[in-house]
Amino acid sequence: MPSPSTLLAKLEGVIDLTEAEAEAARSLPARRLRLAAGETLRRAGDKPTSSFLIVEGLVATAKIEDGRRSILNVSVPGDVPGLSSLYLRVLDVDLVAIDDCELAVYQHDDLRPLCLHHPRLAVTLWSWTLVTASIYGEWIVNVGHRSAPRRIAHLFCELVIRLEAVGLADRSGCELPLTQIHLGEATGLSPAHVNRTLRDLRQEGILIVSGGRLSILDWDRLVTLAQFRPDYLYLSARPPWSD
Amino acid sequence: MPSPSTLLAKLEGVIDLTEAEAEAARSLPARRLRLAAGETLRRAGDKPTSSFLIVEGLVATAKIEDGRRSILNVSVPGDVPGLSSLYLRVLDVDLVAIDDCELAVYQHDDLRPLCLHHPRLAVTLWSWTLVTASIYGEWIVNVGHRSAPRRIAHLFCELVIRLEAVGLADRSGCELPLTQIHLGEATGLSPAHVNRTLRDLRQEGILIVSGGRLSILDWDRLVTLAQFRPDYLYLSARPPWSD
DNA sequence: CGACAAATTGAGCCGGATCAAACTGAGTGG
DNA sequence: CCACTCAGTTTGATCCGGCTCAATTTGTCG
Repeated sequence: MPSPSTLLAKLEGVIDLTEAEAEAARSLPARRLRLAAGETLRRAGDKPTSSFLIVEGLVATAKIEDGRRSILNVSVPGDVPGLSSLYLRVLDVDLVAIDDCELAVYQHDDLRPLCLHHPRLAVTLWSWTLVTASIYGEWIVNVGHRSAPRRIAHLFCELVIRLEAVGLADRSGCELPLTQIHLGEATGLSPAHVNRTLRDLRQEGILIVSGGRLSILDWDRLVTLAQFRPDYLYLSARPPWSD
Repeated sequence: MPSPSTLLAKLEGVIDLTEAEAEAARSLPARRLRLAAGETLRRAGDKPTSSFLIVEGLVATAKIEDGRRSILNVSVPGDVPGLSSLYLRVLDVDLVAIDDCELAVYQHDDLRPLCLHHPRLAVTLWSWTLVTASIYGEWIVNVGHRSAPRRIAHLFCELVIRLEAVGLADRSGCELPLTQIHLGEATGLSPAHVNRTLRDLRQEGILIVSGGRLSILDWDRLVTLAQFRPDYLYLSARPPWSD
């Protein structure tokens, strides 16, 4: 399944739209936006008037504190990071382009009527934010209760599975624009220790990170090391409708 | 503001209900449920058919892995932990009563029609799940990137502010049914180190935890130590309506 | 070629984990 | 009313995973 490049396509991938719903989603004005690696799209404290679907590239959700940055999530094509600002006016995180990105931007003034008039669509967007919360939950465990090698392994498993779901990875690896700094911010490890951990994983013959690419040599051992269970990603999430 | 004991009361506290909405919320069948401390209400993997509002007591949202438990959130009266299961069929966390609890239980088969017919109510419930996600985000930072004393201090600040919002705490402290084991699971610290950290905080004259009570001796220093900023709790959260 | 960000490696240190033991205190049952 | 139990707390001793800081190397791009 390739990554959807519009909200309409993403919605269609999850539920069967009625004609009215499809029409409403189709007539949503979308703007395209490109950004360069490292650009900050949203800053904590902002009151965004739009949200965006990632068409291409990765976006980090992060918090900064005493100049130290924590990455809370890495959003992949098809994701809508910062959707929370649709109903929580002020955003409390930064959104940063990890590499060059292309986005499809939707005005909240268009999305909110959509949600009010089409409850099934509202519930679908809602469920996306629930999946994000579930991922946050797993990251609390990852960052707070696991050893360095397991943290890194788990992060890689998650990324590969999420990217695979939109056709951007397979069990042999994926493009990985994250630097070791990023990996440190996402796992709560120092860059130096990330480096040593990657070296160990390489020497173990589990994976190689090099030249902006993650090459997985032994997926099974990676999963075992991470003790990775993808349930929390709700990749088959279809909201249950009871009318 | 006392803690709401029904969904209706909680909704009224956040938005002005239309007559139709109030009537719909009023006619929601609710069941009361009491549980003893330590009881598990929901287990990861469950497919709950109901959600509940906490009337009294604390509930931990937790994950277990190799017998090691991580607490992801501590829900207080007025909260609706596990609401995610309304639209994410299978729950991926445990819900555990920390002390004796009283709950108001609502069937999903009643809540889902409510959401479909009353979009403003749907959006309000949605926003509650968004606040939960925001709290998760802050916990990723807490547990992954902060020193032991700051973790504990931050957790206490959060609990006191959230409990204060429902009339169960003030700046001088609150009832605290959490054991040092719980505190360890919530902060990613070993029970032994929690104990030492609490001793340090006591010797510093910042707070005393004893006899199931948190006594705060110096709120300002506690906030400074934690570098606590309550924005992420969205205590004044009122969804923006654009019809 | 020079500049600059990222990756790599080493040395030394320290915060917090682990393990074990002793201590408290709130039931519980005789 | 006491003895017993058991969960939770407290403390000590020791260890180690990961941090810090600094230096060096690599890779990339203008």
